[in-house]
Amino acid sequence: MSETQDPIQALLINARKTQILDAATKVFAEKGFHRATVKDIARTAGIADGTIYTYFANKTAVLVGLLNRLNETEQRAMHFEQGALQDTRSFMIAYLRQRLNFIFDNAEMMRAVLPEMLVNAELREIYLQQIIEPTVALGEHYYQSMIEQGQIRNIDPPLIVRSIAGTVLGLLIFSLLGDTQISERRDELPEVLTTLIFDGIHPPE
Amino acid sequence: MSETQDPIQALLINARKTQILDAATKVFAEKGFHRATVKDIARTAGIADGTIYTYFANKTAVLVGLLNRLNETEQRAMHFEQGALQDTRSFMIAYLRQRLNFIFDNAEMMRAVLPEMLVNAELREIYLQQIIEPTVALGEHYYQSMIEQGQIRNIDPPLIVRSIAGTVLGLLIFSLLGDTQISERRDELPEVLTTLIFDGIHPPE
Amino acid sequence: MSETQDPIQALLINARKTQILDAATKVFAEKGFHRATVKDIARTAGIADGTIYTYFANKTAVLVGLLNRLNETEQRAMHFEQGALQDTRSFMIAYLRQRLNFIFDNAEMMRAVLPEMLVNAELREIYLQQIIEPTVALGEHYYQSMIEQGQIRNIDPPLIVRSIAGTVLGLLIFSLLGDTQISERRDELPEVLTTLIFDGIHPPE
Amino acid sequence: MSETQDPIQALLINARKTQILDAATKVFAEKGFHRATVKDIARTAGIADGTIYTYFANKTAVLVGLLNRLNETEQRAMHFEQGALQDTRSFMIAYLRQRLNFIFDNAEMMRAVLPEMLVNAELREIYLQQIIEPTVALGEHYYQSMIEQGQIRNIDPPLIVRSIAGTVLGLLIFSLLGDTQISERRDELPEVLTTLIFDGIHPPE
DNA sequence: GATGAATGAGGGTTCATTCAT
DNA sequence: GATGAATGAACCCTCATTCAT
Repeated sequence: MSETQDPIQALLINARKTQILDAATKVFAEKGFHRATVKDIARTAGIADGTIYTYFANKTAVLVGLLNRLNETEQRAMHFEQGALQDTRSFMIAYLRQRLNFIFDNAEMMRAVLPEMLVNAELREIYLQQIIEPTVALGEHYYQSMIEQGQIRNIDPPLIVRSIAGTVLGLLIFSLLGDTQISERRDELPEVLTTLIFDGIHPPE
Repeated sequence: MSETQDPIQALLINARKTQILDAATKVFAEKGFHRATVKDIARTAGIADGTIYTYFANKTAVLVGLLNRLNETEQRAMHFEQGALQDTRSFMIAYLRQRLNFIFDNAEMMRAVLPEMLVNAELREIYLQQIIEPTVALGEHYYQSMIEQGQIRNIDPPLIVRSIAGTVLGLLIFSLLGDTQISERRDELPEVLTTLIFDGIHPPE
Repeated sequence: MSETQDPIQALLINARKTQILDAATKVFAEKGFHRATVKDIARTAGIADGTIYTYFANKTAVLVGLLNRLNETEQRAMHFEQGALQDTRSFMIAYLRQRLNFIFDNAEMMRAVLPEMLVNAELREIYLQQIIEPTVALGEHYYQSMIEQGQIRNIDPPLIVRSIAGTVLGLLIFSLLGDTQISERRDELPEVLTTLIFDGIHPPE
Repeated sequence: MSETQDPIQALLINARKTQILDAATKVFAEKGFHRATVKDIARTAGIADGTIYTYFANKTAVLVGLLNRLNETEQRAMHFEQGALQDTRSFMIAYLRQRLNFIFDNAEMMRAVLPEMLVNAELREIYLQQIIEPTVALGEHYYQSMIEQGQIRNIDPPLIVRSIAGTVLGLLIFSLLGDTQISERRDELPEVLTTLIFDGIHPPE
């Protein structure tokens, strides 16, 4: 790729990258990272094998590109800060809804990315630093301020935040493993989860 | 494999299978399913490559064998039914502890197995039918009986059970992705989670 | 390339060719012919990959161009005829010095060119006809006239000339293979070789 | 390859290696190292591509194997020490004859090996340490003892020995580049060279 | 003429699987 | 049944060359 800052060039380059990432999304989701061949991606993108290497250093870089795009997409979504404007419960529902929607809308993408991430340390590092850690940090920060405002109980911010985030991730994986209930009732999840998280399952005394 | 029902034969066959699965456990945990070669497994088991094919149809079948064994191991562990003997809260703590221990003790195994499962439909089916569905069914059943006994609130058994199971799975994956908090504080998790699940995070009125 | 005989055109074309050959010299010397890519040459020349194909039919043609230029450069150097002006011994020293300097100054170039020449018949033919044969013929001619003048013994002109030329080439290759003595003592070589060639190693009777 | 010391195994392994090296000799000589494909070698050897990798780590290792075999073959040939038994001149003739025969008999092999050696540092190192340096050291040793015995003049052992060895190598390369005289008159070379080396070309006073 | 993105054949290498011993 | 050498399909990647702009 040229070093040129030519905006038209940049546009073309981005278009091609997008084209390749779109194809990769499809192919990885269908076959998984390992079983998908570079040729598969190229064919799906309607280009030659070699062309991919003009835009990505290697097959793994394509996956990283996918990860980054996932990340960027997510960045554009709602932030915790907005939570201050609503009551805590409504915010939790809205947050979980947004979160679940994002993660389930990209479920097949996650199916492609997760396996490689579990196995590939470099990829894992990227995901951990760029996505997980900021998200958890933001969550802890928000959680902490809610505690200070007396809106929620002070249980154990790090573990609670991780548990809630983990629940969302775990539900996705259940779904990816073939559980149908979860995705079928995706819309109900935010409220059920919020009830669970806020009130728990103990019976009213 | 012969059709003979000779019990000595069967014993020998089982011994070899165990030997191979032990090796596979180690190798898959170290390298992941894809990076592990049949030769790796054979060497670790102290046998020849070809011998593996006497006991397993192919490399994937070895993973299936591992999954089945994981399943059996798990079956031998504490059951929900035992829950009836304790108060609900203590049971939940005990159950989560056992569950988390099992899953975190086999974390590296899960790292090897999960990716393949997410990508391989056949494997997924096995896991879904043999492990997830029975577990969830058992959970729902127990949950239901607890509701009937007035021990817990009737929120939405299918979703709540899946959420709790999902939380455990999600925490494992967080951990596998590099989060250190979770495994470092593994011992505290059962109680924190139980508090969350039973009481929620809402402040005392 | 156009068929035009326009002298300005020709000048421009030559300038470009020179630019490319200069770049190729550098790149081939650094990486060798095979490892050097057309892109390497283009970047070093500050032009685009494709432009090279306007001036050279293919990568090998660039090497041929290099060879021709090497040849021309060499032609401009001292000639055997000049030898007539000096005494034979001094001329031999001067000739070997010039020869060794030329060949060792272009050692890395030779490292790049020789391998391809050994393997590529077309290239070999060019080198043989354009460089080796004229040089040997010139050498034989000079040698013959020295014999006639009684300056040297009549041993076997064709073989002796080839042996002397071969010695220079052989020393270069020794050096290219990693022998350090030769290039370290390059300056002493002309005299040592001349002594060897003229007087031999037999002890004085 | 097994670690077993089983002599039958070892025999089979050696047979296969020989089979592969023979094929490689042929293919490399015909096409050169780079243009020769592993598939070419395999086909010529009558085996599958992959089989080569049971016996050699990679394509370069095959070349190294060739080099080693060349080396071993050479070891079996006449040694300098034997020179003591003859007069110096006869020994030089015999030595050069043996040397030239060896190098010209394996000319096509050299054509395959040399180019890669010039370009591949690892290979070069092997050749330098295993073949060139011992040969030169032996030569210098012999030359020194001849000086001490007053059989030859003391000119500059390191450079003279290298020059003589270089001449042989240089003549080979001339020949490989297409000069026909040298190989056609191979038989005459030892004597001509010996005359040159011992007596030089200066006219009798 | 210059560009450089696109091409796609081709290469080295890996490894699951087979099968003669 | 056990062995492990042999197989060969398949993969990722490189790079000389082309050609639309």
